[in-house]
Amino acid sequence: MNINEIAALAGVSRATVSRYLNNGYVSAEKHEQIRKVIEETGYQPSAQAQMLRTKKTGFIGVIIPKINSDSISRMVQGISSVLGEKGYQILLADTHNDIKEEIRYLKQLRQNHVDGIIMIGTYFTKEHYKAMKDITVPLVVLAQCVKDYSCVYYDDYGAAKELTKYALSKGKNAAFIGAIPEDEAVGRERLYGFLDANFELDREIREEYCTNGPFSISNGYESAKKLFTMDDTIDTLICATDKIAIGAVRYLKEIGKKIPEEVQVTGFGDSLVASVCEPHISTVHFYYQTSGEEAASMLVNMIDDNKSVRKEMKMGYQIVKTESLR
Amino acid sequence: MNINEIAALAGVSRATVSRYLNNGYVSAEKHEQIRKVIEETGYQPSAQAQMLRTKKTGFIGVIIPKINSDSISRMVQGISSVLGEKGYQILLADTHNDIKEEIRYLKQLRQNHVDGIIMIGTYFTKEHYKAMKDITVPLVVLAQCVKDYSCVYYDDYGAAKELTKYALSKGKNAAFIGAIPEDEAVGRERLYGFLDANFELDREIREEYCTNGPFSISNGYESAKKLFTMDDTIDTLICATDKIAIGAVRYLKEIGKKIPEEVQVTGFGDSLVASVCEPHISTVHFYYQTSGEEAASMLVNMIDDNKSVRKEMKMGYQIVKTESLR
DNA sequence: CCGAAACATGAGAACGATTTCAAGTATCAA
DNA sequence: TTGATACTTGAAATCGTTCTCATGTTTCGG
Repeated sequence: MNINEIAALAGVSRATVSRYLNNGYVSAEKHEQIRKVIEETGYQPSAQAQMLRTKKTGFIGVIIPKINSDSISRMVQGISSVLGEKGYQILLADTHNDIKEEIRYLKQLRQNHVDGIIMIGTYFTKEHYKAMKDITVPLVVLAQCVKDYSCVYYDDYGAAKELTKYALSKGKNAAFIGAIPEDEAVGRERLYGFLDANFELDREIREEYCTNGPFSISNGYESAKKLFTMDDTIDTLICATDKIAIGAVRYLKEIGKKIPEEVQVTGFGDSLVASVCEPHISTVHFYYQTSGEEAASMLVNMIDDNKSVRKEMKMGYQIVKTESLR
Repeated sequence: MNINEIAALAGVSRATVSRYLNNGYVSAEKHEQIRKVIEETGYQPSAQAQMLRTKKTGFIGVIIPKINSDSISRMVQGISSVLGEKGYQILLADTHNDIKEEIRYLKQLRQNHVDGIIMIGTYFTKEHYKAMKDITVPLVVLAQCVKDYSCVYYDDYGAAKELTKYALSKGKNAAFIGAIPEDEAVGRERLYGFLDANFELDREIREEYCTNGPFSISNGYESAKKLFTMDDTIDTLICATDKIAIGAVRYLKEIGKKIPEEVQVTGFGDSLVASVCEPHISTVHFYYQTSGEEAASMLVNMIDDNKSVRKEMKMGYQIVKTESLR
């Protein structure tokens, strides 16, 4: 079933059918004829032919490190809800945490002629910038602040600083369990926020009080062990993620430290586990879903306006104070 | 940059360039000329034109109720890993738990000429079957067993039965907190497994000992409250999901019931929260990621073979016994 | 050295839409 | 009546590939 057959059945030219489909001039009489034929045949125009002709695919490429993550799946949910509304489809590119895949997908999406790209970034190499340069469609980076590109990101630095300062209003001796330092947002900004909070309150932090490792419970456990073996008087533990905090809590319970009386513990992300853990872990709520929505709206605007003035949006946060803080 | 320009620059016909791209006959000499021109220009063939011509898009439509869910995102992760390997891209269709959207997407994907569809189902209406009938590409249903279509699903019934029987080897008076009954797998199969376990052990279960509600912590809390207000001697609580179990545990702690001494509690899904909750909640591990991989492989085989013999794959499970069981 | 098989090439017709252009028909004010 | 304006229509070009043919060229066994 193609447009020619429909045209023949309705006794008009295919141009008229095309106009019918795209609200151009078409008389009431022919309109009705065409409508009837289309209804009877269940005709649906070929999306491929339309794409070839119009250079619009209606696809948005979404590049993510992995979908099986609480924060990322929430961002994607937000992206999906806005894009669905605007009539776009998501072409999902999951890199499985492989940087090279990220670049490969950038190239592949270019070939597939997506109308725009949202990239949930972790860290950016020179190769990334090179690949991004070649992109001809609008691009929005989510969850990371990147020079030269529009982006929506979180105030990791501010949140870490505020949280640390709050904790230090009660605590005296703080340590930080961090994530991989290559990750700009989670790895570095949170650490810097922690350090600056200490600095502004005139607390000295020695290098060995800041560890780092993967985003895992066991990293939290092992790092806490290392820290407390080194210095038993630590009374405030700022962890870069909730999972890490869970691991730390597990270790602290094991050695009989009371939370929060002896040690305060905090995480980041406001995940379900933080509120299920005992004691409930104080954490920072980031508006993941909302940020996904914002990134999607931003992208759609860039596509529509066609004048791509760079925008930068820093999302707020909410500190969630629960049992693990004094 | 199109194939004609490349052909002109390389001094050959566009057919030869096309053959170069699709490994047909082409002499070493011309091969080299074309290679050079393509390298210099950075030419990439238009995916749209290829799709129009070949009727292959390389896209697989994946219809899901929502991405922001532990089990579903794991399935998608599995799907993504296999499809990525096989050179397919995922066209994600998130229905946001709206049945009508599911049908709309089925129709839309048909228009977009995806090469195949994976649908993560919850429950199927007549309209679903009607829409599915019209699908001309291979379709695999994941997480639900459906007549007439290939599917990969979980042994919810068997798991619920085994788990319940195990719990009843210690417990005497069991109750069930279920999910929405329209959901075939989670809502019904788990309930039936629970009921049959009781039946086979000659335990009578009255209707009011089986509640149902949404997949939420608060459902667990409220349902537990209702059940224990009605009968304080319940000593075994089988919950249809981990989240529900968390809510139930929360209520039981509140009224001072000891777990597992006075009440055993179990969940389903082996989510992170189950292992973080205190006490650790006994649960059932389903191979979500693996099942996603299986569904994807199955689909790819159907696409390649082109003979679509229906297959049905029931995935195994693993009961995770922890502190919440005696 | 001949005929068949294998290799190599380009012309041109698809694929199924949109869009430009030119031309034709009402409508209507002057 | 005329000319301008707004509608309405279809022919034909176009988007960028692939693929079928038809036509040549090698290669090679007999």
